[in-house]
Amino acid sequence: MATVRDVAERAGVSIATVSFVLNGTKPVTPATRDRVEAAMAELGYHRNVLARALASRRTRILALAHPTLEQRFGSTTTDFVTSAARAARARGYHLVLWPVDTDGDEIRELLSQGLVDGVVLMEVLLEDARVEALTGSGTPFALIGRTADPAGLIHVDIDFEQSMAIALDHLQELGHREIALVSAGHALPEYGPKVRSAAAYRRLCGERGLRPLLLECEASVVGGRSLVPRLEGRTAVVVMNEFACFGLLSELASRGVAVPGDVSIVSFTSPDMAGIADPPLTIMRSPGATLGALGVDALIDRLEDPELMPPPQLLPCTLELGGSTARAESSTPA
Amino acid sequence: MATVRDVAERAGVSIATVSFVLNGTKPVTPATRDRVEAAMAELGYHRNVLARALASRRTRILALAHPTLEQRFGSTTTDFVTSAARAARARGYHLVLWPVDTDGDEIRELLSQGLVDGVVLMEVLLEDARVEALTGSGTPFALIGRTADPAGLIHVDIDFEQSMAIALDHLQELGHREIALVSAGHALPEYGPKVRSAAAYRRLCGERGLRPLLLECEASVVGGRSLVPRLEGRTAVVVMNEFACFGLLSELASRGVAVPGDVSIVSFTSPDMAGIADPPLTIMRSPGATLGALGVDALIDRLEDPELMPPPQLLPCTLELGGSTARAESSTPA
DNA sequence: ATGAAAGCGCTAACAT
DNA sequence: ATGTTAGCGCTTTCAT
Repeated sequence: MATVRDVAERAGVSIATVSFVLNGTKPVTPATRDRVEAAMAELGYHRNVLARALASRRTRILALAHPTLEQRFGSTTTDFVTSAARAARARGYHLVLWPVDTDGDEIRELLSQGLVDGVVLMEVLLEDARVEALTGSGTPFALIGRTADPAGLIHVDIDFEQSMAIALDHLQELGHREIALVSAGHALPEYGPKVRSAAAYRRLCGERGLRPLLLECEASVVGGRSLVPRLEGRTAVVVMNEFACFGLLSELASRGVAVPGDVSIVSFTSPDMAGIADPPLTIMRSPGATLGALGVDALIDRLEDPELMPPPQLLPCTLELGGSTARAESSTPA
Repeated sequence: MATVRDVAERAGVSIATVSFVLNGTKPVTPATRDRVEAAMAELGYHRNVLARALASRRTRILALAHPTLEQRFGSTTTDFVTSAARAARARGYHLVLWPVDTDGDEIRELLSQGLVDGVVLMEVLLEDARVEALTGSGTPFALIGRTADPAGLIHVDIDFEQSMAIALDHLQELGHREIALVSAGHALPEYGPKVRSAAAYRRLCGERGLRPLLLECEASVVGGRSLVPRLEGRTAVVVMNEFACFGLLSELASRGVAVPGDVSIVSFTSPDMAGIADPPLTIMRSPGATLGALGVDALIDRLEDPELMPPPQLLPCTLELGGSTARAESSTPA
């Protein structure tokens, strides 16, 4: 591997000059710049990122901290991770994977190694020990999700208010006025998406004169089945529990309740899941890939200008029409 | 951040001695070792992995190279990645994400930065330009999957021979003798899992006196539906196309063909998918998490002893019984 | 068993 | 505009 020394020698300049053209740190005569660049090309020179990191005291490595016990998010998670890594690369950074427990200990341990300049934290909880560990460390970080009070923290998240409004808009435009919300009876008592969606749902129902009905069930097919007797004649259901959705669907079918004829369903899930349901689901699709890139970009912006406080970015899920929603006129609800 | 210098000073020894206790590189008197360790504890010392990497010429960072365009593997991929990262951590390594194109250019580019000691390559193709890039680079690597001729390459993969045998065993024990295999009509013409499974299926059919029927279809619900007219009276189907499986199921249902009453189905897919099918599927479950850890361990073994050539590890999928397979006696096939 | 000192390959003052 | 040089924090000979 060629080093700056080799390049400098071949170009007949000092290693400092090589460094200047490499980083654009100081002005260099076009003529010598050319000589240096030619030398680099001839030698196949690539700078050693490690040495650079040590000398510049910036590693240009970011960590992607995520829970060990994966919520089974499927393709959304994959999209998110890939786009985060690509976004980092586009700005000259690398992304290391840090599976970490929810207490902040592993985070602290890993931070102390000095490998990373910043951390992207996934699956943020309303109260989150990892966030405290990060705050205490002084290492810049970006949250994917939000704590209960995210003021002053760099974060990007789904806009649950707006997402819920879009889902309700769609159903109301179809004439539905009796709309239930189903969420997961989470092991995590205070799961942000659930809490925020429920709050948005309640508020919107209030504003729009709708009667709220909020149901919870286990995140499984069996859980979904158990919902049917509790639907109280609703003609539409918004489901934030992708596995339960299949149980709901199958139980409705077996009771002769037609979807979307009698009951309309909007599910917060991925297109993959939507496609294998019968009927194919109308979904609210998570902006996973976009969030990954935005989170990384916000963090790097901050890293490169510590004065900066990148504003929170809240993106709604997008409505993708499937075959599980229809006009309410003829509904004969469950 | 405390440095070796600080520790050495506090312990009243030289920095070399600190390094010796840190790495166990040379014998140190219990007494001085204690003093050094006390000093480290008091100062909250953690060694800087970057400086260590630069000095030792080993970064202890591994890359996980994976295709940008994710095959939508869902939870299997997530498990794989998480377990690979954990395995690396357990041995004092970090894992960086490298989304790369299938030509080897990005790989070469990234390798030249000198950030990583080795690469774990996912989604290996039978002919794979990335493998050539790696071979040419001299950087040690491990394959998850196999090229057409993987001799001499460190690799771990699913044992498709054995997996297929297990699936057929199960169906034959239930009395089935007319068993079809469904695979994906892949964009990639030479996708290892498909080719190897098909070969195993043909060979096993030959050995066991079964008539092979190999069908392909698009990886979608629509693709799955198109299979039914082509089943030629088979009483059992092995499906290696997880999305098509749902189309198959629904088309059979709408034609009044009962699963598992008339046709049994074994699907190579994840438990998540199995759970939302109706009936819940009997599956062959991929050993994703195990492969992730094995791949990383094999690579690190090699890194730490270049003499070593870790043997290939081929693991079968595991049969998990669901409700989509039953005895053949009363079958009235499609 | 311990220490002194020379780098690892680069960046970034500080000179010129 | 370019060069000199002192580190970044650690590992690792080579002495003692």
